[in-house]
Amino acid sequence: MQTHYSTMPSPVGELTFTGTDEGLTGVWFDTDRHQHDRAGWQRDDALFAESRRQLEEYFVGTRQLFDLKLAAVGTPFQQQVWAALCTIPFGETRSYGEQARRIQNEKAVRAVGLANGKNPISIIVPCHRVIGANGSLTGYAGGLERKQWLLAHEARGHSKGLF
Amino acid sequence: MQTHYSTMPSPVGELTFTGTDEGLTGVWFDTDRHQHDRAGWQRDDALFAESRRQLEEYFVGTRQLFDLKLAAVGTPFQQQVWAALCTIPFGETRSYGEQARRIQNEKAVRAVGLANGKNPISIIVPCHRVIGANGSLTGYAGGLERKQWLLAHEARGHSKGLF
DNA sequence: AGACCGATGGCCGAAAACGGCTATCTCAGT
DNA sequence: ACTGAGATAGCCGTTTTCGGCCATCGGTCT
Repeated sequence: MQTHYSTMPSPVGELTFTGTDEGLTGVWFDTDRHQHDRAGWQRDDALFAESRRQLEEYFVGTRQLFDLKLAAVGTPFQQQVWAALCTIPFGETRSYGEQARRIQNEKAVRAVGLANGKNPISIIVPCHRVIGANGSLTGYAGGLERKQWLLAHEARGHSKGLF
Repeated sequence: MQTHYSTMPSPVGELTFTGTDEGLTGVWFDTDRHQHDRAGWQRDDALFAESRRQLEEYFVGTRQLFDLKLAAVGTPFQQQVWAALCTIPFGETRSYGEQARRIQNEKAVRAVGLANGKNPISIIVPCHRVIGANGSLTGYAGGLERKQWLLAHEARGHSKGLF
């Protein structure tokens, strides 16, 4: 299946979209560990126009929910974990343990962390909202500063609702 | 073990008794820092009738010694300190240093203060009779006014013997 | 099949901080 | 000199905090 891609600037650095006919398969940071060879990819900005629009709104602060056709590829377990991620509301956080319980697999805490780190669709699938039980950030594929930044951004946007 | 409780009014505010089959485990002021969730407690006024009677006599001024089965729970050190408290006669005071010497642990002055503050059986185990070496009241779990009041009350009752 | 690895978390022991203190010292004021 | 009000530093059991240690469970690689 043909893989398309596009890019956009953002407060946390340039973002790269990837997708197929099935839907959005990834949103990557430029420093991302997962390195792809774009050989065989085909640039198509129009295809990702809607994704880009929603993300821009997110960064401006006018959007808290995404409505896009997602098509991340992963094992059944990972799909479960990523689905659970999408239930964490904007501006809130969960611990890895809570997420494990969420998928009825209380003891799979570390496995959840692992699957979390494999989440291909950054920001939109909010893996940054999961932190250690003691409140520490613990880790983030895109770097802890980005995780920090995103959480602060959502906290800001969250309190904005009080006006 | 089942915890029972009861309450009574007094000149220094409502008092709450707690106890088990072993004996009286506590006499608390309503403003007490140590907050308990009474969940699981069982009210039993009859059980504390004798405690209440003796305290009422104390407040009236006709009783200077208590004769009750006590069962405070605490570390060995705390037990020592509390036992030492019970040797201070009605109407008298001691300094923290004196109490430390009393338990053969001259230098444990501050620890004595700490254990003193943990005394669960207010009034009956007279932690209010311990004051600073310079005569200052220093502290009291139930509030300094209460300590003040109790000492004044005992001074009154004491001088009464002179008539 | 089996070994190994993590974006964890709960437990336990060690270490540091904390008081309902007090004796001592310093430094001003008489 | 004498006094009294802060500052200082030991003292010691408890409490809190912190750092390791390890069980646990999918995924991935051999």
